[in-house]
Amino acid sequence: MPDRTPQQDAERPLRADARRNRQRILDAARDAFVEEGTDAQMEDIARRAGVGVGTIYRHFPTKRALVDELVEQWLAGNAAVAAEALELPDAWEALSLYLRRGAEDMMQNRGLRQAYGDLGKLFEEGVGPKNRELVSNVGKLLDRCHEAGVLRADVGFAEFRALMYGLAMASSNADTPGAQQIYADVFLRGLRP
Amino acid sequence: MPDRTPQQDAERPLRADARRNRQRILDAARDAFVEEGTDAQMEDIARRAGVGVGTIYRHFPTKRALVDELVEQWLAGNAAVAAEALELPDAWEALSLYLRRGAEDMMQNRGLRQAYGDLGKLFEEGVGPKNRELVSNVGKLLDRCHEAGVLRADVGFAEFRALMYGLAMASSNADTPGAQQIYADVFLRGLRP
Amino acid sequence: MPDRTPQQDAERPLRADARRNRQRILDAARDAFVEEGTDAQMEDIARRAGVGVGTIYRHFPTKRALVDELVEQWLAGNAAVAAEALELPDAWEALSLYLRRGAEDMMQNRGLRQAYGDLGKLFEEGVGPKNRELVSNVGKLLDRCHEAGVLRADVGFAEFRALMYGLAMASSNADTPGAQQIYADVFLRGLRP
Amino acid sequence: MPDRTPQQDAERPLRADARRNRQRILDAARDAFVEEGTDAQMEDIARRAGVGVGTIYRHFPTKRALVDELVEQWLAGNAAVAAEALELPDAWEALSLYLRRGAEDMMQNRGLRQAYGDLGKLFEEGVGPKNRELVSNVGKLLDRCHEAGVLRADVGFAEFRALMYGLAMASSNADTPGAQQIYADVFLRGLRP
DNA sequence: TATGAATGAGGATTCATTCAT
DNA sequence: AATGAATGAATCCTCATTCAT
Repeated sequence: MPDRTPQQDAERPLRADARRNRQRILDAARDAFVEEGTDAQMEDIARRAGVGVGTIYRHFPTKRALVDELVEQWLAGNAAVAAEALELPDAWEALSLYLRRGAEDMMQNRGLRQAYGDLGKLFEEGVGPKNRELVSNVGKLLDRCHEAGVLRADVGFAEFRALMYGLAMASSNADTPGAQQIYADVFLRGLRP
Repeated sequence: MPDRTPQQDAERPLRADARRNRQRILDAARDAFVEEGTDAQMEDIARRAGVGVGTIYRHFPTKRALVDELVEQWLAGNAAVAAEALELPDAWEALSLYLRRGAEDMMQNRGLRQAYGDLGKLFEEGVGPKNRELVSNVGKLLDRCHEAGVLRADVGFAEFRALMYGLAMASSNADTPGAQQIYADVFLRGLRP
Repeated sequence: MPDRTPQQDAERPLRADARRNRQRILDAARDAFVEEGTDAQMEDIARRAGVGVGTIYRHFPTKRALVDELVEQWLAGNAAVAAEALELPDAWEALSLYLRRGAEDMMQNRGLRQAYGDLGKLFEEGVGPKNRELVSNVGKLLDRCHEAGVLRADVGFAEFRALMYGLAMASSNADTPGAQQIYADVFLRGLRP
Repeated sequence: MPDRTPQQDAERPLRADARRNRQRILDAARDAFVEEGTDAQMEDIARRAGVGVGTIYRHFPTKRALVDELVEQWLAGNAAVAAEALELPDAWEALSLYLRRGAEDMMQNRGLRQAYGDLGKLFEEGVGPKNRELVSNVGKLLDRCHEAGVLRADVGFAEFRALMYGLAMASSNADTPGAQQIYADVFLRGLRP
């Protein structure tokens, strides 16, 4: 993730306290966006972080930049999940694991769902470096499945990510705790050739 | 839908021109929400309807009430689609038709997707009379499928509507035109027992 | 002056109350800018006008637009002064009158002086229709003087306006009341061939 | 100029590095104000000086104090110009030289023009010690001219400085390079008895 | 009854100044 | 003594809602 702090040259690392604050802001923002969605207010985020608004703006030039950064972090986490899944020997198990965990993350995050809905195409190649990693990892998961013949041939990366998004959205409307499990099953069953 | 206009006694029907205005407002609002999502502005809606803002507020006490009314109308339309589907002799064909058409409607309507995402639980019983009809019709579609053994037993009304929402959301992110078709296939395949 | 009110088509005149408010806003803004310069606050202007901030924004999309409008009005007034001066039979008397009155107006208006200083080139042709009138009128004043041989040949419109601005600025720093008169005399003497 | 640094007793001179920093800050501030006017930002000045903002505040308690100091320096320079001019044998030549050079300096300095315009009365006696020197030198220039009968009798120090300011402001709006020369000529002609 | 002008709380962002490192 | 991160009051502007015409 590139450093967006305007006062920082790419080289010089942030002072210890600044780095701490930056993280507190990101954590607070994530919480706020998870709970209140994208229109959580900067003041609220600042309050949660125990910081003045100005401090947020020292680290992120714009509310949008803050959201972007969170998305970027989520992409990084998601790529890591995919990497983890790749360790499983069975191709289908690996894809299942990734789908479940990815959808679950997104489901729990209202801001992320909104960002995804508003901006669309979050996973597009070229959005950022973390994204490239994600695309690559998920591509491998899909390829393995295709080779093993356990996945519909017409489901590529774009289709898979849209479906994962759909699963997350369905899950976010789950009433009963078991429902989520059912939704994932439905999706996975539907993905078989 | 009950008349929400405050100046109206429940009994007295609206004057002809008032009824006309009401419909123009609803049409304009639907267009606006479809295009711009939930944060379309009241002024914009008024302009589209060829009406002053004040007139909107004469018919709907609140922006939220206007959105609710559109949702209600959408539910009515959706119930009609379900009723139509019920005419098909084959249980599975009927359900498929309903799922595809319902998801498509929602997919095309940004405001509806947002409303659904923000408010959640749009289909809850008790939201309004139209909803009761919808619940009943879709219930029949599902029952027929269950009886015919062509639908997973653990998918009831709540599950089905969440999945339909998921399908709509996935479809709204479709890049290629064919993708939508694929998503519907995946869902339908997944719904088989 | 073109109508800048966004909600208005050029044709339809403002409602009586709106026109009244528009004028009150302009008056209040002029006062505020005269006293506090260009960074008078919108809230302050609204308060002076006895109006909410929103009302200002209904009439002028931007603080800058409000300032521009005031400048435009000042240009109109200035053009009128020039027109009046043109009625005098003596070429030099006419120019003198115009210089004195124009400089005096500007001198009294801190906001105008700032606008002029910040933006520069207020009198440039093409800024607005009123400006064209002004350029034309002052051009005539100067031509008459040149023909009569009572004005330095190297002082054209651009030079004259810069000098008038200089006079206004000098005058705005006058300590004694008579000083202003002296400054004008100096300028006028200097302008003779 | 008295030392304004709060940590300094009036007596103790600044350490060598502190003095160096102080000058770098002043130079940077002058550049910034010349280019961007009075609303150049403290951070920008600090950056130009290669110094942290905090360091500026160690030397100057307030942005205003920094501006004041620059004005004071400008006054010193101006006094020096006047002193130089006094060396010329001809009274009128001396005054002309001083007027031209002084106006030119001010013309080139946007911040100075603003400061002058905003604060007014920069040359008032009593503003600072440098000012006294300036008042004295310019007083001599004027006296010599009065004695030689080459200057309007009603132009004293206050009038002369206001006019010089006016000339600077006029010049700052000069389009053509030659215009400036014309303005100075006009002023000088006007100053003759 | 319809209109659209007015309202004003609210929200993002800036920047002089303070203060912990 | 220097640094630059943190602060938060201040400021412009938006938009749902109210109300005079």
